[in-house]
Amino acid sequence: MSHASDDLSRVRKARLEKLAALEERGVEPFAYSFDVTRHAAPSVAGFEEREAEGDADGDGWAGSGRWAGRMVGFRSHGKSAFADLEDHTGRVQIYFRRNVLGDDAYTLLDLLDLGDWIGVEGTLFRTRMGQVTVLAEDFRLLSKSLRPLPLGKVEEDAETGERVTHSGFADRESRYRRRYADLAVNPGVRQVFRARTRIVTAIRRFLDDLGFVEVETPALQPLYGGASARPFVTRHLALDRVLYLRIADELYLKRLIVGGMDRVYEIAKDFRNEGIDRFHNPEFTMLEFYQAFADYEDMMELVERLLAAVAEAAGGSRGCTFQGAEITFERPFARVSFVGGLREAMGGDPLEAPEEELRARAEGLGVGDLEGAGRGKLMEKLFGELVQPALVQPTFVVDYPKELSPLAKEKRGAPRLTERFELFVAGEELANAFSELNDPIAQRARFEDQAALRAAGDAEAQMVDEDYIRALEYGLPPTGGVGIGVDRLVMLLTDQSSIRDVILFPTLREEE
RNA sequence: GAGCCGGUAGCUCAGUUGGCAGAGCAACGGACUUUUAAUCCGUAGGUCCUGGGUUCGAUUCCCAGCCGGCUCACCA
Repeated sequence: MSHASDDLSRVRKARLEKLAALEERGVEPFAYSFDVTRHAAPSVAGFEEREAEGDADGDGWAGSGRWAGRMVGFRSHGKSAFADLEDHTGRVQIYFRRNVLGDDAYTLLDLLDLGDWIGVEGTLFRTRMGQVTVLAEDFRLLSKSLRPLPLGKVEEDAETGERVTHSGFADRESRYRRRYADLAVNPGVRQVFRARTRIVTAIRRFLDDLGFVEVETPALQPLYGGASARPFVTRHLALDRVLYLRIADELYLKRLIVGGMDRVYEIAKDFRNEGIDRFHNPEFTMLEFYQAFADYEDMMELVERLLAAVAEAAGGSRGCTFQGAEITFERPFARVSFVGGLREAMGGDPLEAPEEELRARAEGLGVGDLEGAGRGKLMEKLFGELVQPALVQPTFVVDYPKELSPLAKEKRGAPRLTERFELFVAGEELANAFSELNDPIAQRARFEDQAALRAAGDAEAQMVDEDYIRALEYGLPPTGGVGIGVDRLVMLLTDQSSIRDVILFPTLREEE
């Protein structure tokens, strides 16, 4: 009886035999260290530079060194062979010659496989075909690969320099489940995650420079709040109590403002027990920052500056291309009021329209489940259908209805609205911010409204957080706060259409 | 949760109007001292996602399930 894994085990068997042969020859197939002095891409570039200066030959200083990486290509010609070595900077070709290495070392090549980590000592030169290459004077196996990597073949167009990968590793499910293999064979994937790191670093630098203090607040919380979402529930054994994984950082960060830490931010995982699709992963990264004495107008300006800085860090310009759309982050971003935008789309004032009319219009658009939706939810649905998709360039939507925003301050001169904005880019929500509600009595009333919704069956309505009210009673200064979905920001700036392509290990169903 | 599409060799894919399962790359053996998707000769490799059903016979048709992708719903 044959099994799918038998073929793989045949490959493994062949490699295990090589492992034994290596050990028989006294070669340690899993080394402890290697003294790396050169890297692939910069050493090739450096060689070309020196060559241009007429200075490349016979010079051990510029051309020699030790490279380490994964062997991703191998072309044997009998008494000589070419290999491609890939490290984190790129690829460099290695040339092995029997008369340089000696018979003993040269025959070791027979025991190498694609995917093996090797260290090479040698000198750069240019081949007859013009390729800058390391002539190997010595090499060591650093780690044997027992399982074949799904390496594609990379073809470089001589004229355009474009790289075409043949075959390769494309199956999305396999790539997400075996991200290590995905990263090992798909350089573009590594680039996306490097960009992600640059983006997060740029966020930190921007806020640090403005005097914001990075903090860590609890991921395990006795009550969850700060957003509308269903939580993950867990249990602490020694305390014998239920704890929730946070759905937002908001209420803890504002407690810190009460404590006098007047500019704070956190970049952290939030957890929401909701569906999974290309915009949602159950654990995702959220940036939240709060600034005392600021209102949402100040925060809009801050967000404009932040995004321009971050876009520049990610791609070198104050813009990006997302799924074919050119996006620019030049200040000031467009603004539209929630009610105004909706009024224009509906041809009537949504605040004055009877609830039945809102419901009828929403139903007319075929927007799913409207069970138990109040005026706020209905308006939001309508907005999402009628206005939001057109918001391609960065646009602040401002002044949301009060019932949608239990943590935002009432708008000056418009008691049915709040001082809240959301930023939309490419039709997707990227940021959410308010002038924070700092009146403990008003906050209690809003919580109680939420509790009523909860009692009526809204699983996502917020809980009354007595300790948070207590903190507000000590005094929260006027404060502006912003939340930005980091994964979506990375998607936008790296032109990835699925959140799974910007999360290293996305949540998947159990395998098998 | 719903609809559509998909799951065949390690990888990328073809194919079977129901009759012994195909290619390229990777692997294995051989030739080759400047190749680069190296080339050339040869070899081996399969629970055709799983379980039922129909049938003389199912990888193919039917049903159920699992996993994934896309769209929708949900997610302010």
